[in-house]
Parts: sequence; structure tokens; C-alpha cells
Amino acid sequence: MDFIRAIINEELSMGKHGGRVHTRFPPEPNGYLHIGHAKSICLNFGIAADYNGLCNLRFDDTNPSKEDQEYIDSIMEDVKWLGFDWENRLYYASDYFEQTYRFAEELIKKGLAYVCDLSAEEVRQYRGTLTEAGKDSPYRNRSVEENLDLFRRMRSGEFPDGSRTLRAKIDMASPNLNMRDPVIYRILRSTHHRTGDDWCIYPMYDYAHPVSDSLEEITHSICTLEFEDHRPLYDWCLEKLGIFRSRQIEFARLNLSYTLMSKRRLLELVQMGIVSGWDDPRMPTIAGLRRRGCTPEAIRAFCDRIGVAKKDSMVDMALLEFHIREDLNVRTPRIMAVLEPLKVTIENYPEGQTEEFDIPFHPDDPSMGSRAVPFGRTLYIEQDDFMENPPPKYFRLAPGREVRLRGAYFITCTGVVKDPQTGLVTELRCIYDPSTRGGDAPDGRKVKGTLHWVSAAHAVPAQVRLYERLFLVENIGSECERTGRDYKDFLNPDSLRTLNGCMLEPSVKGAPPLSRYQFERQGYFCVDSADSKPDSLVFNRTVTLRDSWAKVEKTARVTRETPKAASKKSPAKGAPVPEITFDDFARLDLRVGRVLEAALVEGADKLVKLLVDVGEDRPRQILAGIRRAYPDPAALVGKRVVVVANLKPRAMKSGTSEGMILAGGSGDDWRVCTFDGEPEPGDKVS
RNA sequence: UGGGAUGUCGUCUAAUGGCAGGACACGAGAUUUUGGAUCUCGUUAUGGAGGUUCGAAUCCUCCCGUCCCAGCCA
Repeated sequence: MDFIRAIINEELSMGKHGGRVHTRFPPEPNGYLHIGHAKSICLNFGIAADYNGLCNLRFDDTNPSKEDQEYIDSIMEDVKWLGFDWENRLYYASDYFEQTYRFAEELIKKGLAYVCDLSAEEVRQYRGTLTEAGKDSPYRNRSVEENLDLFRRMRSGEFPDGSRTLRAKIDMASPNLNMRDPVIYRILRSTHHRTGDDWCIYPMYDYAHPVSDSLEEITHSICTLEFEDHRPLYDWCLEKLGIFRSRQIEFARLNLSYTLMSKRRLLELVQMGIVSGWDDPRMPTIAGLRRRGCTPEAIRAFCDRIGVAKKDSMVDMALLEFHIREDLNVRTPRIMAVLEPLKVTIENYPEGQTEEFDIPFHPDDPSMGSRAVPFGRTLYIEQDDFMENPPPKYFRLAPGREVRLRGAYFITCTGVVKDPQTGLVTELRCIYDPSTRGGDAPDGRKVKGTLHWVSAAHAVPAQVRLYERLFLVENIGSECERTGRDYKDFLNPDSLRTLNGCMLEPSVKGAPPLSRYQFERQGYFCVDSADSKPDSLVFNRTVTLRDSWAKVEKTARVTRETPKAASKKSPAKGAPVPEITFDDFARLDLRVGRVLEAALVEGADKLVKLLVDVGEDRPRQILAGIRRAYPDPAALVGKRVVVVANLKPRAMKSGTSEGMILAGGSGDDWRVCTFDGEPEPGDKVS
């Protein structure tokens, strides 16, 4: 139960609105919908459904200079695709322009609105600041007659853009800036995508929105947190006009790690050509997710799972991926596709011979049926599935090793063919065991690895696009703020990898756009809706499979490389060190520490034991190999040092070291890094 | 330094004075013709200090952190 439904339950128990619940989803048609909008859509339509109520689709089209029919069309398509139906309740704020205008005249007649001749710049100056009250506009006390006359002439086009506004007369001293006589109409000559040039004045959101909600008798007007400060104005409009009282409720918008949710920035990515369009599969837009192969069910399940609250939050992209996998797992047929082919010749398989295996489309769902997969003497397997010198725990093919070809035979690698120039492996020679047909050995012997494969003679070539997260950092906004850099600096240069010459099993021939498959052992893939042709297929990777091998490999690599590359043996001066990404660097949690105590360690000729305050509830014990440079460690007490705070604690003979301090030097002479100044212990270092 | 919000596992979210629960992530194991899926088990949290109470995540006081607001955008 979220807090909004709790509010509704309470109202219902008091009999408010006679038990009626009516919500609305009110996008401005100035961009494509993204996953954040999906949250709002699921909320608004979901609440309506839960309470047997209704939800309207309303375009908040009060600013013609930014809006376009293209966006209206895409928004309707996306809401429908997500699985929601506004039935006959499609509305536009622009439908109410006449009524909205008449309400404004009413406010004038009640002495609650006035025409102001101040320029935009002057309005800003008169508004005051966060801490100082504003002052009244000199035009604030015009007579009702003069205001009415001026407002009518604004409408009829007598005055140039920006020369006058209609303002609500509230309180220039209000601590809430939104209540300091907000502008409710501006003069703006811009052709509206629906009303054309009928109007040259347009109502502002803060005024048009409550009026639209009220006219549609919306009971619950759900919007995001940043409008909390606008609620008093929302209520003011409805109260002063004496019309239906909708209730505004605010919730926290969705933030997703490794991506952006700002229409303005998404638009910029599109306009600068950083992505191919609003529906680029890397975009967090509904159109992008659809093209990538996401299902509406997955998005809805995700929206259900993240819940609704008022706390600012950052949802882990892994949660979205989980829901995508969960849904795709049960609905996609399996096929075999070799993305980076390595040729395999089965030496004891007769030349020219072919056979077919009947392999089910889904291991757990027989109702999906099966397909015939041809086999022959020449096959392709994945380059990653062979290693000449395999590390421990590598289950795949290696010289002399036997593995299973999925659904076919056991094969054993007997030879490796290399390019004489480059030394790269170009082909594998193998033999198969005819008695293992279907993939099981009659003698009961086991193999550790099962590989996917494609018959070279029957393979369907295709292009496959592999997508990674669009950005390198989890929280782009905070990273920009912290480093003062532009969000584009954090774009992932490897967010798209295009593979040509991928080899697919023939059952995919003629797959229509947006059809989805699991490529066994690889991930979920979807036929691209824009670029795929029946005779030249293009697939997008929706999401990888969970990959526990990748984890093993990663940790193995770290433990393999660390002792060599980053051990006490410092690299020679000027020695090349592999480049790291910013993301790699950001994994270090560097903190300011203040040395509280420092002492020599008995029986260790290099170590100094330090107690360092890093702003936590207790100081950390850190053992550092700096004794030669600091024979009297007391000199270190009080110094500010740089502490690697997220280093895994390390048990040593003389105690556990809970972190590391940075020092520079060579040989035995290592000097600790200090600060130019005295930052607080615990402060971030970057 | 004005006003408005908000702080619960690493992340998201429940618990309206009465056992801090779920999901993701992470870890261990079982199983497996996808290093997939499935199953089992596990680690980890109420921002801090006081107070009220038999009992506090919840109520009160103070402190701290974070977010939003000075468009004629929405």
C-alpha cells in the first residue's frame, strides 16, 4: 500500500466525492515519454483501475513554442503500447482555452488579477529573493475596468510579445515565491499545433493545470515532488474561482542509475546525434526500450516493484534488467547464434554429410514446440568458447578437451590452426563421438561445458548490436555537480558495439521486426524495427543473461593481476600503465584522514601503525610501510592524509589494516600525501 | 542564511505505539544438455542525541544530512 492509495482510502471512508476516483496523465507534448513517465502512467491508470475509477489522457499543451504533433502521436502510441486505455477521454488543455480565459476575466472582476506592464527583467527584480520579500508592481492597483480592458486587448493582439502579463494578485511578501503575484497569462505569438493562430495569449501551467483538472472533475491530481511548492497556488485558483476542488498529491520522480531522465538532456542527445533518435535502443524512452526488445509487461512489473513514495531515490538499473529477464525468460524461444565465429572442422565427420537435430524452443515449456537444427562437418562456435591456455575453472573448449555441442555431439579438440602472421587462432580441428548423438554419452561420462554452435553451410548471417549502459556513472547529476563537468563527459564510449558477420541458425530466417529470441548462453535479442530486412537481419541485444562466469572471470583477473601490477613492487618510472576509465577511478573511496596516533610496529622493519580519524564513529587502524622515512612516527600525528577507505581490510601479522594511506616515493623512502589546508576528517578526496 | 519536503539493509520499499518484513543486488549450496532457469540457505538497515511510554522506525524536543523553489517553461 503506497501513501497515495492510503490517502484515497481515507477519503473514501469519509465519503468524499461519493466514492469516485478520477485521475489523469498530463504530459506536455514536447518530447518522447521515458521510463519515468511510465511510472506516472502506471500510477495514474493503476489507481483508477484499483478503485474502479477513470483515468484521462490530457495533453498539457499551453506552450506552443516547444510542442509538436509528432510528440502527441508518439505519446499516444507509447501509452497504448504500455497497455493502458483512456477510452474516449482524450483531452487537451488547449480545448479549454476559451473557458480558461473566461475564468481569468472572473478573477479580474473579483479584483484577484491584474495586467502588469513590467518587463520580464523587472518582474524578476520585483519578486525579491529566497530570503527577502518582493515589492508590489506599480500596476498592481489598476481598476477592474482598466484590467478588463487591457486583458481583452492583450487577447485581441494589440500588444507585442512580452510587453504585458496577467498576474494573480496574491502576496508579494509570501515566503513561497510561487505566491508572489505569479504570472498566469503571457503574450506569445507562436502557432499552436492545435489552435493555430487563434490565440496570442497563453495561460501558464500554474493556472491552466488546476483549471483543466477541475473542468474534468479530476479527484486526484498526481504530480512530481517539485510541484509541492505550487500546491498553494493550485488550491488558490480553485478556491477563488469556486470550482470543483481537485486535490494535488506529489510523489518522487523516478531516477534510474546509469541513465538520464531529463527531457531536455534527452532531446540534446538526439539533436547532437549522440544517439540515433528518441528510439535509439540505448535511450530510457519508451520508444527506445520497445525497440531494444523490452516488453510492456516487464516495464509494468518494474513500476509495480519500485513503489511510490516521497523520498528522492535512485533505482538500480539491475532491477529493471531483472524484470526484463524475468519476463523474457518465459516468453522467448531459444535459438543458437554465434556472435564472433570461430571455424571448427569435425575431422571424422564425413564431408558433404548433413543431419538435423530436433531441439525444443524452450527447455521448460514444451508448448513452444521445437525446430530442426542442421549439423555438418564445418561449424562455428564462439571465439570466447575456446582458449589455448585455459585458466582454472574454465569449462569450455581447449586443446585435448571434450565438450558438448548443445543438442548434438560431444567433440574433442585435436588441433589448432593459426594465422602464421598474427598467431591468432583461425580454426579448430576436432573429432566427434558418434555415440553421443543428442548430447549424452552412453557410457555416462560427463563434460563440464556445453557450447552453442551453428552449421557453417546453413548459417544465416546477421548484424547484431550489443548495448551497454549509456553512461559510465551511476548518478550523473551528482557526478556533474561534484566534478563540475558536463553530463556528456560521462557518456560510455562503448555503449554500442556493432557486430557484423554473426552466424545464426536457419530457423530465424525471415523473423519479423520486434520478434524476440533468447540466443542461448548470450542474452535476449530482438529484431530491430528500423533497420532489419528479411534478407539482412539486424538484432538488438535487449539484455544479457545473468552471467556467473563473467563474475568468476572478473574476480580471477583481479586476483591474478593485482599482486603483480599493484604490489609493493612499484612500476618503473615512465613504465606504461594500462589506461583506466573514470568509472574505474570512481570506485576508489578516498577520504581525508587525521592521524591520531602513530607508532612503530615491534618486529616489523617497514611498518608503522596508525590510528586515523576518517570521520567515522571510531578511528581506523592502518598499517603503512613507511617506517624508513618516518623513524619517529610521532611526527605524523595531527597530519591530514589521504585514506583509501573502501579497501578491503587486510589481516597482517601485526594486526588488521583497515585501509591504506597514499604516499609517494621510491625504494624505502615513502612520504605520505598531505593537504594544502585542513579539510575535515571524512571529507571526500577526488 | 527564507519557505517547502525527506531520511529504514548496498538499492527500492513495507511495518499508522506491539516480532523491523519483501524484492533487487551480493554470498553459499543443490540441481542442470544454456556458467541460463529452478530450488534451499545466508549476510546486511530504522541519520544522531535526548525525552514520553510497560513498550518508539512510528509521538515530542534539539541537532545533522539530502532534495526542491527566485521562467513571461511544464
